[in-house]
Amino acid sequence: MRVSDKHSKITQAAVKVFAQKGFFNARISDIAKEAKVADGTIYLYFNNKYDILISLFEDEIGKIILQVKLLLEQEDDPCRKLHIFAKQHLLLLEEKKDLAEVLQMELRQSNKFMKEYRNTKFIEYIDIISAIIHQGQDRGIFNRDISPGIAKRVIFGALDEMSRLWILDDAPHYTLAETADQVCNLFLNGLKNPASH
Amino acid sequence: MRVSDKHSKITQAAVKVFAQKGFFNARISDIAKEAKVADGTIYLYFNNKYDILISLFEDEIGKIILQVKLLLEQEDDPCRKLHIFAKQHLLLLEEKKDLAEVLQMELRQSNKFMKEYRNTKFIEYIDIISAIIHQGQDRGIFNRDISPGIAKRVIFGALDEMSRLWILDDAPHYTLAETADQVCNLFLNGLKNPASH
DNA sequence: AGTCAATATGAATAGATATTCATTTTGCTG
DNA sequence: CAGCAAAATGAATATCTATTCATATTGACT
Repeated sequence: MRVSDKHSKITQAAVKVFAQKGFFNARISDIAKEAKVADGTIYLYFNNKYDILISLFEDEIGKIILQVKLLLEQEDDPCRKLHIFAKQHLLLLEEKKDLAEVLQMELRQSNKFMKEYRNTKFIEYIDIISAIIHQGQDRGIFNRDISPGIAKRVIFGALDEMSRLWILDDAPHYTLAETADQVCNLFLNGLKNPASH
Repeated sequence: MRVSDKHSKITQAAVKVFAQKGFFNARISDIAKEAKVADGTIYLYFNNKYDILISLFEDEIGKIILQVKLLLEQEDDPCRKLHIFAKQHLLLLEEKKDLAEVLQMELRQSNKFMKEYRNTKFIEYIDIISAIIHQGQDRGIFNRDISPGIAKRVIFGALDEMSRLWILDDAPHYTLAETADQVCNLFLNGLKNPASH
């Protein structure tokens, strides 16, 4: 068996177990059992429990960044780019619910430990949003009064909260596509009624 | 000493300790020490460690809801109401940073255990936002295409993410007032440049 | 001052579990 | 097939900590 096989087998098992029980309640032996591996084997591939979480995060978010950037390259219009980003972000819930749950949890759960470790992968991810906004402003399509640094957080926060709703709610009231459209519409056009001006 | 004194002494200590170490890494003995109380005393006021977290959450968010609702009563315009809500939400960071940290953390960290316990206090809090949006739509000021149920989540998520940035970042780049203005402006007017139509 | 119930104490318990490491298994090479 | 290094095992270790409960303190009332 290739080395990487076991590494990724453990990672996949960890995603499943962390999603099910949360990081602190997940036991190493749970992950080992799920990965069909001895407890000790995990320590041949990871330094400790935190290390599983961190490398899981970096590996998986790295893949997502690559995929989203590839999709965005094929589109020119900033509005449609924003749509693509939102849809892709929410799509993760349908395609990889466990992973979505872990990534979301981790971002908060470990606030304390996130303070120490500079989370460059996460920053790279949300910087995709600010790049879109910058581009829109350069072209005169987006309002220049808006700070891309704040807007990227605002948009990410909004999408993340919608994800949380889906994760907690067993029977979501809205479809994924509907949600992405609503969120984008809100950010692009705002709450105000255009007819009222 | 009045009974309620000790209860709130423990709650205050728990806020401090949870903010400092996170829920899972906080020891009961840490909270007891901080509250200047014996370990066992805590169990006279709370059933277990989770119970401290839950009642802390309900008590404190209850107070915040009262305060915000009171402020909103004195304002009529939905746009300005939204401003007030945003500013008050962010103000929590300046006034009670530890509490803000715990409330935020708890909402995610305990995703797993939140699934069981219907968090009515939290729902009551974000329903303040949807009420504002409804009012705006009834008056024809806000776009009727926007779902208040989605928008309340989007707006809360955005504010919450801005809070997270402040908590993690030791030297925030934006002032609190500036942040509230930017977030509201984004939600009210949208990203699109009005001049480009 | 004495009685009693309510409060508070903190040492002891009971259980959990991350990590280590002596041993075994695997699979490659000559 | 023998020899060997790398990989894998899982029982044992070492520590940690939520919760309990027998005991002590407090303070209200007579």
